[in-house]
Amino acid sequence: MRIASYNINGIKARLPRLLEWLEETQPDVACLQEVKSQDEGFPISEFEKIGYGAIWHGQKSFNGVAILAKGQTPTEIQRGLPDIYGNPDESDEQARYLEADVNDTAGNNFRVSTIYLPNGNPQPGPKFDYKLAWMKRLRARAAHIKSLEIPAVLAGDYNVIPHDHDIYNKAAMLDDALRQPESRAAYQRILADGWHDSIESHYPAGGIWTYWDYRSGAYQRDHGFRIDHLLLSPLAADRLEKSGVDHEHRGREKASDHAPTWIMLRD
DNA sequence: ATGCCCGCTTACAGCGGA
Repeated sequence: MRIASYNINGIKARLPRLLEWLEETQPDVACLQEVKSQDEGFPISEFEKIGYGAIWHGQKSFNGVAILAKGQTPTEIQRGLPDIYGNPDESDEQARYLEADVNDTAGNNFRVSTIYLPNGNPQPGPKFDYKLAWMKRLRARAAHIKSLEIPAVLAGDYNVIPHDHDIYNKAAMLDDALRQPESRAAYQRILADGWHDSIESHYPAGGIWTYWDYRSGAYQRDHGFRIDHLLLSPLAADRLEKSGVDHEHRGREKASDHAPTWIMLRD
């Protein structure tokens, strides 16, 4: 089973590229972020035409996440991230989390979350506080899922550069929210709880990028970093076969600033 | 220190992104 995470940076602007990528790489599940569309603007019929079902959680202009699945419609489990006690967080209006069950390629249940973690810049400040608070809530939700002892993936744009070897230049972005010690520590706490960073486990030396800025020719100069992650529960990690980045899709016309990041799991 | 580029909007300039 192939599961991919892809920050598409606007579904209206990206639709031709997104459909092309789905047809070329045929992921069984695709977790999307930065849909940037209200729910009623989500182009579900375009996905159905090429054999994908979907659920989505949108808002106007910003954020927005979706889960696509080949040959099936995901069964929604959780829309929006609960508070740290597991109760709905009515104060959070940002569409950044969606969780569903899908059938894996052997017909067994598999839990999938799509995550668009807050950027947090500028830091320090209220946006950074929101990021760290959101990461606490994510950790609590992740702990709940792990307690179910099921195969599961938490896939998305985490807006966290985990290590210095996950950025093209270790001196770059020193003041950025994406690589602050607090951001990294919050990410590491989720891993320490038993979640498995797929790309890191296959490429321990780093040097794998999933994002290149549109500005300053960053892609041409390969000035990227790794912020899109697929974290696996123990039962899913046991089935991990391969992982990678569809690097070449970042270089196409009208590409997102992120590249699709994926894993392959055994049945 | 800021902008670079890009997508979004009761748009044609300003905001957010990372």
